[in-house]
Amino acid sequence: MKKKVQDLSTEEKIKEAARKIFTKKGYAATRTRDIAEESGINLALLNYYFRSKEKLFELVMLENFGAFISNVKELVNNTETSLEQKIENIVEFYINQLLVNPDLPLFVMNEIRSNSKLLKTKINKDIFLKSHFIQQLSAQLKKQGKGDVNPVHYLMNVLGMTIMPFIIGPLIIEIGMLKPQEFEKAMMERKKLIPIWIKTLLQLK
Amino acid sequence: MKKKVQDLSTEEKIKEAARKIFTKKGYAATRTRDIAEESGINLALLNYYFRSKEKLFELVMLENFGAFISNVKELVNNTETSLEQKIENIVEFYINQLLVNPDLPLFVMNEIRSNSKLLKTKINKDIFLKSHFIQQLSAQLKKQGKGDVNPVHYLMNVLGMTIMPFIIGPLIIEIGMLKPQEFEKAMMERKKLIPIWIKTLLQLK
DNA sequence: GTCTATAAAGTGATAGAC
DNA sequence: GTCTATCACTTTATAGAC
Repeated sequence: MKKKVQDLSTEEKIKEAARKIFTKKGYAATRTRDIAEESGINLALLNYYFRSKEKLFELVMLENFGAFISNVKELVNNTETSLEQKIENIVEFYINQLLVNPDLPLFVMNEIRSNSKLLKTKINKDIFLKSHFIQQLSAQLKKQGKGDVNPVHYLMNVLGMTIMPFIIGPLIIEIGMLKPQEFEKAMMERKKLIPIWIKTLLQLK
Repeated sequence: MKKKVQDLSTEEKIKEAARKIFTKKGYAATRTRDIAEESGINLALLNYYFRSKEKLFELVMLENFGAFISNVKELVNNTETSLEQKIENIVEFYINQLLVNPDLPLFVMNEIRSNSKLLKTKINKDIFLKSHFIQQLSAQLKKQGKGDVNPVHYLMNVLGMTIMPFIIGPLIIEIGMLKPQEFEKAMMERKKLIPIWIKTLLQLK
């Protein structure tokens, strides 16, 4: 099932280049010529292998979107882990992903806006709303005497604290607020800090 | 200085339409023909008034970006307000802005990535780093015995908690996690909740 | 499978009539 | 100022040779 490692096939080379450029620049701003050049192949081969720019994009899109929510499904529905552990796992998973691929959030959010049909098949409210994670959150809020607060607020808090720094990262670095190394260091710190903060808000431990 | 209200001038109509479409779709995905149609005028007039698509975009971009950080400068540098009050003011200002113009964050973040020169003139690290807000944050962290924690973390937290829900808003609504009215209600709630959460983390009051 | 050449369509911009 | 028609160029996609 696995391709040989030594050299990527032409098909793979194109897909890899497409992933890189689409993710960075978005659909409209990417030219098929850019992809051909980046992958070192001929423009005609793109259409030979993938029929059209749009088909190629959909492929990349699905893979990117998958990467963005993939393992999270399992993390939030693992009935073996405590609420504390889930928070730690989710934060660590996302930050690790985003350190490698910081352009992902903006790409996903952008293409969701212009392409909302496709995600309906990939994600639905049950993934999060009926997840073990939300159940645990609700229980904890009730225990705190905050049964009237929608647990979705805390999901937003975790995602906001975790993902937002990567979205504004280029700005933070560009204006010199943090140097690239300092930014990365701060993100590593946040793996530990965010769970502590969220636990504080939930009066856990 | 102010234009008559009754009917917008052709120039204003074009700018209004451009703002709307550029903000929603980004630069590359926007066609000058879309703008012309949206504003109900002729394509040639766009170039007559604004010379080129790019000039028109820069105008819109500057205004949008201005709206995004404008008053924040004053809020974070007001030496008359306490740390608590600043947090409340910043959160309320952003949420009010974003309820009216939810596409703004994604637009700004996108165009920053492809156009980073322009923002250097509009924003610099001193606005935030040397702000009264950061000074107050540092002082409070020191008081907490957390003088080693970079106050920028808390800036990220406020922005993440405040802005992120609007970025993932379309997704939240699309998958049915919240209905549009529920989402708006949740955002109103967050005006009160976020300051409370941040104060808790800072052991304020 | 891979290339060159070119068709076909799209898009920003302008000339020129009114 | 506003319009129609059209140019000039870019970009996606394909035909056809190798």
